[in-house]
Amino acid sequence: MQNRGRKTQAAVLSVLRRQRGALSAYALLDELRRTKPTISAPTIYRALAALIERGQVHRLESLSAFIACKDSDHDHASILSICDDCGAVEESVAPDLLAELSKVTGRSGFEALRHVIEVHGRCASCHDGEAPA
Amino acid sequence: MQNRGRKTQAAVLSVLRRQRGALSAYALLDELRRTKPTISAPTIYRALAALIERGQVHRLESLSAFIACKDSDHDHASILSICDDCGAVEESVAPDLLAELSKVTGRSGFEALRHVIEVHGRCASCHDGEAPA
DNA sequence: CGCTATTGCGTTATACTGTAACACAATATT
DNA sequence: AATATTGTGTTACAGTATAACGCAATAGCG
Repeated sequence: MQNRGRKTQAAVLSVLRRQRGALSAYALLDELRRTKPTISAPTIYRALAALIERGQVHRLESLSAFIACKDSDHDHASILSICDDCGAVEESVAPDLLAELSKVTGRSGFEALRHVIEVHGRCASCHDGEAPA
Repeated sequence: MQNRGRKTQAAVLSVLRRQRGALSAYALLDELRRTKPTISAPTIYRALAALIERGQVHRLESLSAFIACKDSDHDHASILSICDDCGAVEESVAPDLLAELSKVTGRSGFEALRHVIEVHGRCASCHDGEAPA
């Protein structure tokens, strides 16, 4: 068994990669139904879970939405910047900052296992250009 | 007008304060129905929105749940540590870290407006004690 | 004081997000 | 070939959230 469903995962990833911003699970579903009309929610969610597990997809907690991971070479959590105007999502990596964060939360003996860092705001284009990119 | 509904907000806040961990909106709803059986979802969500606006309640994005803010004297975003064993939520403040975070996301010209920082892991009690607190 | 305008609360109804549980398909094992 | 095993696909449902409408409460005016 064990790589049935990889096809679904590949399809999901491909749709997400084609996207400028994040996609909700059901937007993704609609998109995938165009080529495979019978596909349904749990199929999508399972594919997403597998992709997230492998770090190929991130879930934006504050949007209930998903994006393809852009730089594949990081184990540590990403910092996700979300433009509230145009929906663009940018990924940053800053190990130092994560370490500092763990230090802060660790003051009370808390053991940090997973970091969720999402920054809302406006991207460069929307910020100084004025009109959304 | 303008302070009708404050009663609902006060009730919501009071229930949340009584809680060790976070409460989902519908758990909150069930709780409030015990004294006011007719209360319904949008009422709760509006009260929560107002309380969040004023910084008296935080929404845990990664849990779709809500907690009362413990230290009332901060404008800046909180760092929320969530124990995945016992559900306890701890609030930390670290302005320096937020500044550094804004600096990282700002490299590309991104303007940070709202920080979401949630750290999952295990609290001191669950970590070294073993059994959940 | 009563009438009407205004504002926002409460409710109904519904949309969106996510998952439990079952049936089945595909391979591995005998 | 028959059966065990593992995980996919589907159906059906549970949990989260909000749009939109009607009503209550007050404010302003005659």
